[in-house]
Formats: sequence, C-alpha cells, structure tokens
Amino acid sequence: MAEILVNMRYDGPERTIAERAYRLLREDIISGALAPGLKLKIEMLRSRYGLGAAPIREALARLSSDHLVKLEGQRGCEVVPMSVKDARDIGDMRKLLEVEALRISIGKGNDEWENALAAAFHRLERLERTIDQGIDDLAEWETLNHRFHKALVAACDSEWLLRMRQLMFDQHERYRRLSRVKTVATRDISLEHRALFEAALDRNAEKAVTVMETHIGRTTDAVVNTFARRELAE
Amino acid sequence: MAEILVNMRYDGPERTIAERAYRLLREDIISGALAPGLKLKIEMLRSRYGLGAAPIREALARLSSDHLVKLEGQRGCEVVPMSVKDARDIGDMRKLLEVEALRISIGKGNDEWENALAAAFHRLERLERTIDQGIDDLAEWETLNHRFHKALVAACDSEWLLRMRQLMFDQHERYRRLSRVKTVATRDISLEHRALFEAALDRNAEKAVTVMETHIGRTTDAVVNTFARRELAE
DNA sequence: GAGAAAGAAAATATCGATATTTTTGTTGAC
DNA sequence: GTCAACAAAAATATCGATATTTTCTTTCTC
Repeated sequence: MAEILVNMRYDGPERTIAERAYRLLREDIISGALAPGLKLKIEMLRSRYGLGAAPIREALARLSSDHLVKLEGQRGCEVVPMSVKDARDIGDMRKLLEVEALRISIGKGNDEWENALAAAFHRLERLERTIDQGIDDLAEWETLNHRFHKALVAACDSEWLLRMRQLMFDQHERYRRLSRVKTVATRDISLEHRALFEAALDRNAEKAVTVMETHIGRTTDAVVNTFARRELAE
Repeated sequence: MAEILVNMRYDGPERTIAERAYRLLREDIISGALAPGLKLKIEMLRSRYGLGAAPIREALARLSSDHLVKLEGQRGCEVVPMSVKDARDIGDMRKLLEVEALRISIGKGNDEWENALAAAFHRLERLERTIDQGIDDLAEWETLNHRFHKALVAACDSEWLLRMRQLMFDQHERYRRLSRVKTVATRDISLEHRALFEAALDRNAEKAVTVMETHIGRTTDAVVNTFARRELAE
C-alpha cells in the first residue's frame, strides 16, 4: 500500500466514482494501455473498470476538454490519435511554456523553493544512478522526473502558465512513453538534470533556459524519431 | 434566423442535448449571465434551460476542464471566481501565446490568409466607425473583433498554440465584458487594429508583435482597473 | 456484381428513481 | 449564550431502464 502511494501522483482524495473513472482513464491513455485511436465503447469500459456508465461518461467528457479523448456527438469517443506532427507541436509548446515558467521561477524562488528543488533533484539522481533495471523503475523514474521538473518551476506565480505547462508535460509524457526505453538508454539525461539544477541554484536564468531548451528539444527529437520509424513500419 | 447565425460563433451542428447544454452554459458564464462564484445547482440549471440532469452534468464536467466551473466532488459546482490577480495572469498569458502565434502566422501566411484577414479587418472597421450604439452592437463587436484576431493568427501551423490562444482569448473575454463599455469608449482600438492589420500585410513581424503587445496590454490594464475599482466598491 | 433499401443489432444519449452525502435546523447539556 | 449531538431537508452522485441514433447485415433491383 505504501509502495503504491509512492509511485502514484496523488491529487487529493477521490470523493466520487466519476473522479476515480477520470483518473483511471487518464492514466491508461497517457501510459498507452488504451491505444491511440481506440474506440472507447461504454460497455467495454464498464467491464474493464467495474464502474457504472454515468461516471464513465462524465470522465470522458472531462477528458475531451483535456484533449485526450475525441468526443463526437451520437458517435461515441475514441482515444485521441497520435502523429509525428503532433509530437513536434507538443514538444515545441512544452518548450515555450516550461522555459517561460522556469525563467520566472528562478527570478522569484526563495529558500523554501531551493530546498524542495534540491530534495527532488537528489531523489531523481539517486534513482538515475541505478537505472539499468526493468519496467518498474522506469515508471518510478517518470514520477521523480515529473517532480523535479515541477519543483524547478514551482516558484512561478502564474497559475495559468503552470496549468498549461502541466497540460503539455502530460501530453508529452504520452509520447515519451512510446520511446522511453530508447531515450533513457541512449543519452545522459542525468547530466542535463544536474546542469539544470545547478544553473537554477546559481540563479543563472539564461543558462538554465538554454539547458532546458536543449533538454526538451532532445527528448522531442528522440520521440519524433522513434515515432516516425514506428509509423513507417506499419 | 439568419441574423442569429451571424452573431453566433458556429461550432458545427449540435447532435446531442449535452453539447447544447455545454454551449449554453459556456456562453452564460463568459457573458457574465451566470455570476462568478455562483453555486450551480442542478435543479436550478434544469429549470433555467429546460434540460435533463444528465446532459447538464456532462456539460459541467467539460467546463471544469476548461476551467470555467470548479467541480468539487460531492459538493457540486460553482462558476470559477474572478480576481484582479487572475485578470493580469490571463492577460499576460494571452499576450505570450497570441504574440507567438502571430509571429509564426506572419511568417507562413499566403494569399488566402491575406484575403481572409483583409475581409475580417474591413468588417470590423466598418462596425467600429459606428460604435456609439447600444448593447447589441457591442455583442457584434466582440464577434467581429474575435474573427479579426483569429484571422491574424490563422496561418500559424501549431494546433496546440492556436488551441491555447483560443482558451486564453475566451477567458480574457469574460473579463473584458465586465469593463467593456469603458474600454470601447476610452481608447481608440480601431487605430490599433489598423496598425496590426498593416504590419501583418507588410510582413513586418516585429512591428506587429510590438503593436499586439501594447494592444493586449492596454486591454488588460483597462480590465484590471475597472475590476480593481469594483472589488474595492464591495 | 454494384448499389440502394429495408430490417436487425449494437451503441449512444437521456430520463426517472434511488442511494449517499452534505447542509441546515433544532434540541439539550453545560 | 455556546457548543455538541442529532434529526430533517436538500443536494449530489449513481444506477437501471428506455428511447434514439448509428452501424451492420441482408435482400432486392438493375
């Protein structure tokens, strides 16, 4: 139980079944368990999650505004398809927003921010030193990576910027998961994280921004390459 | 009937009652007919729109992802509150996104784009020359203003950038409506629109960006001023 | 055989009723 | 008078059933 909580991205208590349905569907779409383009039939989801139809419909409605499912009136839903073009677009948008948020955050961060950032960095680094394990570690890596990036921009005071950054981070994650094994293996992300961390603590915004741009750009390139190859293979 | 269609922002046919509920609620929240912070009780909405509970719940779920209603499990919904801080934040975000989209659009726009832009500009200008009428004209002005701004960025090829720009434009509109009378009366928006239009056709991206930044910045300032005064008066 | 029309099957969208939870209001103890 | 416990009322969330729409299959015509 404790183990589950560590890997979960806790978002407050779930008071309703609809919220549960929303979280489950969201995770399964982002992780790829529900394939892009898949038709989401209510009956299928009902039996998959053991929930009623009403909460599932509500969750699908919310996910459609998140642009994770396409909702077509009277014709049901499907998981939003993926494409190379979309991967680039999302990567570029994430770069634009995360860089802006980082710049602001470095300008405004206080001691508390530094401490939380250091904690997040060291937990991530510890894991990255022993990265040659199986799929379980990679799921945990995503979580810690997520927390580190979030800690970097945490001092940004624009709620909308953070909200949109999060949206693009999650969309990007959906693509990252497809090529994650390759990505983790072939480049030294840990080094980039360290550079980000140090530039942030030095309050060197321009340096941090440059590193971040490279960092996100490389991830996007890796994703696009893997994805293009996959599209070709079909 | 034709008149209605002109002023409406047509978004494809409404195949379901839920879609209708979504549009109606959305319009009423953005226009201010449903006040910020208002508790949205299902029964109240049921009688207001003459629709069943299920479609309304679905619409509320979608609106919560659009950040127009706050959905709190087991405790119902309310119209997302407004604040001076939020007004600034939204204005700044809109500036960031719209400027980026404009830069790309000017770089990629072709003849078709120029034509559509010119059409949108002239329709807006014609209306702005006779702006001293009542509330009906102001509603139409919002529509034409909307179309002009959309036409400016239409050649941008990033779907995500356009999507987020639209989101912020709509959020901004909710604030604009509060201070609209003042805004339209006190500064010469028409002149700014002309400058935008001409810079865009000249493919002078830097000039257009500068004008756009001023344009959005002024709107935001006006909104913040009116809103701050209103908050104080309470 | 190709294509249109009709009918059957499946899936979606919606309603009405019910179970749960929160909120409100009242009473009684201190 | 204040607070806590309890009861009543209101509101939300969910279920099961139904109506509507789409999709698939079959049949019939040319």
